[in-house]
Amino acid sequence: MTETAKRRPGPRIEEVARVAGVSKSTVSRVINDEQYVSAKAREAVHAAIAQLGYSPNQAARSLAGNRANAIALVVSEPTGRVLSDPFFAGVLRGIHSELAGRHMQLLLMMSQPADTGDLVTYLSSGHVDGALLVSLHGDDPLVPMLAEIGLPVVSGGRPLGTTVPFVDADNFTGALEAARHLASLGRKRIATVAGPKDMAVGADRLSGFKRGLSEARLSADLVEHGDFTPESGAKAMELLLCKAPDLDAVFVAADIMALGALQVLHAQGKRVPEDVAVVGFDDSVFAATATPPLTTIRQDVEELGRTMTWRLLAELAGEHGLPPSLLLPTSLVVRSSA
Amino acid sequence: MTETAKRRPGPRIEEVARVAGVSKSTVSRVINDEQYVSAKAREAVHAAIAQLGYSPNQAARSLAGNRANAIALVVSEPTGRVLSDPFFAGVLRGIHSELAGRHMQLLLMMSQPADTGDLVTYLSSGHVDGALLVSLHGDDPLVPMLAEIGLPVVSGGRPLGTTVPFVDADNFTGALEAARHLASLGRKRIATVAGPKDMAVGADRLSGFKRGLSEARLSADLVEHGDFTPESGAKAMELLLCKAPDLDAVFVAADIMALGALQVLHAQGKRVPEDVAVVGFDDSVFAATATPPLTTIRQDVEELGRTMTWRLLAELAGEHGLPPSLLLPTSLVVRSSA
DNA sequence: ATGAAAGCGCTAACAA
DNA sequence: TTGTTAGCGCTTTCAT
Repeated sequence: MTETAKRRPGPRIEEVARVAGVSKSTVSRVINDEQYVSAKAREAVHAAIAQLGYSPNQAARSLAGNRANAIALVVSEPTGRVLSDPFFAGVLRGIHSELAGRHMQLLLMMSQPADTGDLVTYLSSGHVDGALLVSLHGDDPLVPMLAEIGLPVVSGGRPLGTTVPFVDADNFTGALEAARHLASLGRKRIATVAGPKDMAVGADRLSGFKRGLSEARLSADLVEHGDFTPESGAKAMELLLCKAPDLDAVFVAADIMALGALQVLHAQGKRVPEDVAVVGFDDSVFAATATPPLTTIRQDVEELGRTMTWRLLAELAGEHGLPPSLLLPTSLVVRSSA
Repeated sequence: MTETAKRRPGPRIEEVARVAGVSKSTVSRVINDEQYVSAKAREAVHAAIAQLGYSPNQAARSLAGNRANAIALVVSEPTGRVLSDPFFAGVLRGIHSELAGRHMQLLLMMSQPADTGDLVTYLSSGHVDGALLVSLHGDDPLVPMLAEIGLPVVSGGRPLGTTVPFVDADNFTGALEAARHLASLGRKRIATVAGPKDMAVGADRLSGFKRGLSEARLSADLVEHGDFTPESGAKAMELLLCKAPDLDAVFVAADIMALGALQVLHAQGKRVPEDVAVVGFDDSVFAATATPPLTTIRQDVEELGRTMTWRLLAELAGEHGLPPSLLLPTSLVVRSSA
């Protein structure tokens, strides 16, 4: 570093106070929406703020208030895979819309297993008021460590084997519906490309699927796991076709994996849905433009992001009696593939 | 708010100083990698930091240092569309890897046209030291406003009609190669699904494409624009087929749009590549598992993210003679679709 | 090469 | 309802 960047920001709170004809405290009260401020004073302060183009210094607020005014979005995925997923994009939009208008910044952090310790140190040092967790895997040491330091946390997606508050889609019921739909079509040899074994989303969708098949008195032995990438969906589909060339339906536990599965089906000359019916999960942006358009289970990921954020902020605000976990509904969307 | 969240973080700099047997100043110097610290003192401080699990309070650092120690990633896209794009995911990974180990946080901000003013006020108030811009559209008022307040900025992707520093893939050359490849296959009626008209990436890829066709003495009149969504790719493909049922090749200016285009081609009974050859752009995660696997132009988006970040940090560090803009190479990846 | 002291701009008691 | 007074934890002169 040859020289360090410095910025000389605009007006301070003191100038706002002067222009408004009140004290710094009053300005602070207005900024923080506190009570005990006369309408007149409030108005004057707002006018002064607008006139001067004032924006409070977050660093000073955090320091004095012993509050970071920021939350972290922790993406715990070694490969950053989830970032490419429309799921993540939707969640991000939801988080953002819930944060809009509040004086809260969103810090993006990616957690590699190697530096989980650093991350925890950072998060425990008051830089953020809470954290949103996404794409948690079963064995992630992050959750217990965060629990230990007492940082308020909400997970997007049920975490395996831990008890932090979470918001999730009703994956079980969604997968159940998928299986029922395929069974109702008269399919008898129904396979599934399941999600990762070490994630609840994988386990839950698989459970729902199995339940649906057992309802229909069908065997649920055709199971291959993928990791929410198109490649893994393709590989799993190849394996399934190899083991059961006669399969007539497949539930792929994520649209993004269904893309790969569809490719393999085409490559092997299977017609969709005539020979093999396919149901996905998510109703992501790829479902409608898949070849053929994908029948899938819809979940509202933006709502998921909003709900996670609401839950975390409510906890930060000291609200009591908050539900430890929330399940969002899913629904079947029928297109051409099944 | 019934109650406000507060956190009582770990050790302060003072305790580190005590344990290390030096003054706060010395600890500060070590933290900031300054000169004039004896090896002995440095060592003692590092030991103390490790022993106490100390992490400096960013708010205090920013306040005292008149520096935010943070940069913003501004996604200027009304719909948040770009978030779902593997392009964005890659850029994010690149940014993150370049930031790793530096004491810099990444703030994620989404800019809606409606609140550009608020955003600019925020950015100009010293909350961040600089900004990375992504997915800039031609008419975005953000860029001139940012230029005016003098915030260091680097754009990912060439901005239209403004002169901020940027890093971009060599879109022109990439598209040129795509066109040449299709021409070299003997295709005569070559169409293109171009990117948005109001983005340089759209214009540049279209220019390269046209140049390639003119080299081959072919007409480049079959042009439809999309907006980097699969749906738009499908719609553009339909239009092209309607206008020119005899087309035998198409260059789709983004893999993510090619997904939609491929669906339409299949639906209309066109075999790929026998009847219509398809070349995409990006070599995103979808290219290899498209139906059929997509021949495409590869760009290294992670490198793009790293380079943008490097460029911004170098400027913040006061380095001189930095290139105003940088172009990253692209390359043709041949798969089955062309 | 190191330490002492003075703030950075704000919020949070407390007093009025 | 409002103003006054201390800090929040760090960086940064300025001495030494």
